[in-house]
Amino acid sequence: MHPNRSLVLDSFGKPAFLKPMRDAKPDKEESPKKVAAAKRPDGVRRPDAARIPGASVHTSLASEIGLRIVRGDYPPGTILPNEAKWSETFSVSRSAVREAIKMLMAKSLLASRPKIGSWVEPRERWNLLDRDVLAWYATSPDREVFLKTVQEFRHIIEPEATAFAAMRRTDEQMAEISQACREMGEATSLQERTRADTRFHLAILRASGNDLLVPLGVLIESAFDHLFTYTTRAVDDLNHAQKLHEAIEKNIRLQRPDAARAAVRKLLANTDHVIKSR
Amino acid sequence: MHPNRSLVLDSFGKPAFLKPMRDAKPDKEESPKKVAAAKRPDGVRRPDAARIPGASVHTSLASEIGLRIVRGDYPPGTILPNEAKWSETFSVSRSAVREAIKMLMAKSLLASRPKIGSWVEPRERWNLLDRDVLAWYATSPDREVFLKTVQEFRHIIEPEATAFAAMRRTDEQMAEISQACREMGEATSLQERTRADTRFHLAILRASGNDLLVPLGVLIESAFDHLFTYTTRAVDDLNHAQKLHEAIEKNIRLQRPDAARAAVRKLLANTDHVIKSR
DNA sequence: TTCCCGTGTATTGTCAGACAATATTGCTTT
DNA sequence: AAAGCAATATTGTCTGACAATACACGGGAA
Repeated sequence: MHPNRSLVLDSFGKPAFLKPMRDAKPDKEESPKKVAAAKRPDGVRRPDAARIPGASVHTSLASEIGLRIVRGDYPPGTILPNEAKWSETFSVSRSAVREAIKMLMAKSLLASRPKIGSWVEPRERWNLLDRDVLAWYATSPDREVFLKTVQEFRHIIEPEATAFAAMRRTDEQMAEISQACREMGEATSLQERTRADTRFHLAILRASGNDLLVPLGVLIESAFDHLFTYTTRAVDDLNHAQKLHEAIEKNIRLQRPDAARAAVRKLLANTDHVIKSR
Repeated sequence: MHPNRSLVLDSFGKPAFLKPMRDAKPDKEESPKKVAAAKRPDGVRRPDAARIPGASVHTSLASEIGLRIVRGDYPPGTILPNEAKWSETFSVSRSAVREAIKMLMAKSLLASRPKIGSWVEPRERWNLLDRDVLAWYATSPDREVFLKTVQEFRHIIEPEATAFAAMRRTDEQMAEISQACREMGEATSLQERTRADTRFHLAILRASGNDLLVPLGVLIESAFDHLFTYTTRAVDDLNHAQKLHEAIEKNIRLQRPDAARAAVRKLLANTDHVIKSR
């Protein structure tokens, strides 16, 4: 396999291959004309043919560049290589590059001006709560720190959200919550269970009656994704967790905000423990 | 002034004019060829000349389309007019349309596939905590509801964030907080004061030591923006608020999480009161 | 009939090349 | 030395073309 190949995989869907011709850090140009395509033995696919169906070029590019930025390859304030450069580096058209960059601008990772170029925005402007940015962010530092940060955030959000849900849920929303809780118990695989678990917590956020809480669901999804991937759990641990979930469900159903909040705190404490004893 | 002119003004910066040739709701096509440019009296600017320097075409377009989506013109699941259509409607190139759409896709307002078109994503996927989306969202329902939602969110976030800040702030971060607090007191105009106020709260979020809390600053900015615009405040009210801020500053400085949290709750209660007695 | 399969077609995806707008940089002129 | 002016590099915008895709429809076969 080609040494310089980099794999990108995130919420956009299918994995996407994208291979820089040569690694493009802050590099001074030295090309006299352009790398002359040179020898390409039959059977070896051309660089630009290295795309996988299911992910468009601009999307893959956005992932690649976005990941590099979040990872710290180009610190805030840095001027990125210009569009023509990216275009050449990845053997894609300038339009594709521009669309990728526009996506990153929409996430406030970048900004640009004519004659200047595109530069990395200061970190505090980054939209870290964006699905993709969060995914990139999750890969860069060690997972421990990331999980701890997310979990701390859950401690802030979920108890209150659940209390609101207990006060304002509709019957329909309650049905969703109850069903997810039931399906958690009946799940036969850990993956199935995790999915129901996620649905459970997202349903609570929706039932909270505050529109602004809903987008925070991406955090929960991300947390569970990591939890599912990097921890193993014993059977009686799962049983215990199930009981904690049922307590939450019950208190929302009976419309007891304080009890619901307390129940969530218990569940989170349990999750903390699972993480700690990883 | 042209009747169909729509004004777009949001975080992108300068206001941008963009005038659809004709209002483009779900419209059945009837054009035999294309509107033939027809009579355009001298002195009347052409439609595509209606741009204001400082806002690019794709950015303005993104604002216009994004606003329409959030406002509910195209409910979730709706297939949008295709790129060629937008291009014609606004007299811009297809590239510009595509870049605008890519930005909205990056905010999860849209998704698209070849042969299908672009459709509006379900509301719960929208990145409401994005600066621009929030700005669009703030315009659509009545402001009362919006302010109430944001304020409720602040009640969830800020007390805890401040408690963390009291525990983990660095001296440098403390200096920022203190300075903002001081400048609030010394401000001579309400606008100046509001800006310092905003800086104060943002500095606390940054000092909380949890990266994920920082992006929530956009909410505070948005809240203050609306508070500043739609409420008036008496002098002794401001004095009282200043004291509340100073209490927060002091408790963070003395590293008393619980007291800091309580102080923030007091301030928020005060703000609630200002809003209610609007 | 009913089901399967290919073929048509509308739409986004991608590419290439050109020119415009813009703000920095350095040079020239006073 | 200072101020204005020109050269220049980069994004912004437009045009036109073709590729990839997946739905819709019609035709053929069981």
